[in-house]
Amino acid sequence: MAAETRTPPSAWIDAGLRALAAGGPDAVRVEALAKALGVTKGGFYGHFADRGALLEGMLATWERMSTDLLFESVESEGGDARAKIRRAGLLAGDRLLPIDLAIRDWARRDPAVAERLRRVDNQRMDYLRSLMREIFADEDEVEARCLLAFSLLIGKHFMAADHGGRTRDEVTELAGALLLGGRPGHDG
Amino acid sequence: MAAETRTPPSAWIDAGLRALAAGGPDAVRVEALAKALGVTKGGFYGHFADRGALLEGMLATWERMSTDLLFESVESEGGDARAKIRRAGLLAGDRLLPIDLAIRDWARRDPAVAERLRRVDNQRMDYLRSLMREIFADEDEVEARCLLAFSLLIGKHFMAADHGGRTRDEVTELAGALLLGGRPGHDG
DNA sequence: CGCCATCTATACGGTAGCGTATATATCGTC
DNA sequence: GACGATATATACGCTACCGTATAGATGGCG
Repeated sequence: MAAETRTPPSAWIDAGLRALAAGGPDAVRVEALAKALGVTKGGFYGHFADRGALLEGMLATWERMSTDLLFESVESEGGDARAKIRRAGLLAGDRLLPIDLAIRDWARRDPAVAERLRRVDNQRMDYLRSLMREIFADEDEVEARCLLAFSLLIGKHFMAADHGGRTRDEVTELAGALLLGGRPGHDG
Repeated sequence: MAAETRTPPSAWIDAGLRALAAGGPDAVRVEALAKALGVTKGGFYGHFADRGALLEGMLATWERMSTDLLFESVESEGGDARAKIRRAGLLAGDRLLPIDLAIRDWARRDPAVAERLRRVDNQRMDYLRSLMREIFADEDEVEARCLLAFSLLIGKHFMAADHGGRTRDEVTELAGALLLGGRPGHDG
């Protein structure tokens, strides 16, 4: 009934997310993506009404990936709350992290993006909060430590300072220990 | 010897920084700035070689403003270390904050911007470290708390999560107290 | 007043990107 | 193997923007 789709919508969305991670939303250009995919933009407008529809699809894909990955993180491996929080610190690894950061900046300018980010962040924060409650009883303290942990997770990627001879990772480890009330590297 | 400069370079730079804060580096467009200034781009190329020179001038201006403002913050008002750290949390107020955030995202993609950000962040971090040393003796602890404080300062603006019924400001206050080892609102 | 340097407006060519229109290639179905 | 539907290529008009060229305005100085 049809010719095989050589470049399905998902391929455009993947390429769009790569461009977003590398250069922000303004770098998501239909013709540039086509070039990266080795095709022309001819097929694009068969899958998407316009560039905005691609951005919308990218955001939807990102939202689903992020929440799925959160779910996976909940299920995976086990361990105590401290171990899980430390593992969550990896935040989706190198694949999603640059997309995540780009979307955070984007959200500052686009309310629709901000709303999606709020949904994702609330899921992560809810999960983090539930883990933190296993360690700390006082609700104020739980919220404060969640905010600090989340801020550290994100903020360190938007920061360029050095740390008095220590590496960023070393100090992050120290900060994690401080937040979780344990010794550095306690769980491995 | 000449006609009055109605639109000096500083006016272009100010407009550029406003555009940067509002829409990122890609929103800094010569013709758009001219329109915002009520002139045409005719005079622009008398002051700047090209758009890149404007961006360079914007970054230099921002770097100087940031460090001057840090200096001012050092001198101002006095108080103990905890009070000064809390005051530094205001981070240049509403004028510089959006520029600061835009530059942080920009720095992720442009090494020259990253280098400038590193200089500014190191100045801030050095100052923060010197204050933190007045409160905590252990160097590891100082570094960890500096990283957390800096991350909180930046990260909360890139975050969209809610906080279990509390406002962002309330939880920030709680987190500050946790970081400084004092009670919330201890210094006013 | 008249000259000259400087700043600015206007006009131009060139590039890049969006979205549309139309033609062509490709595959499943009969 | 012919048909129809879908995917893609190509070509087009349109807009926005960059940087240059040129002409006009403006104000100090002799």
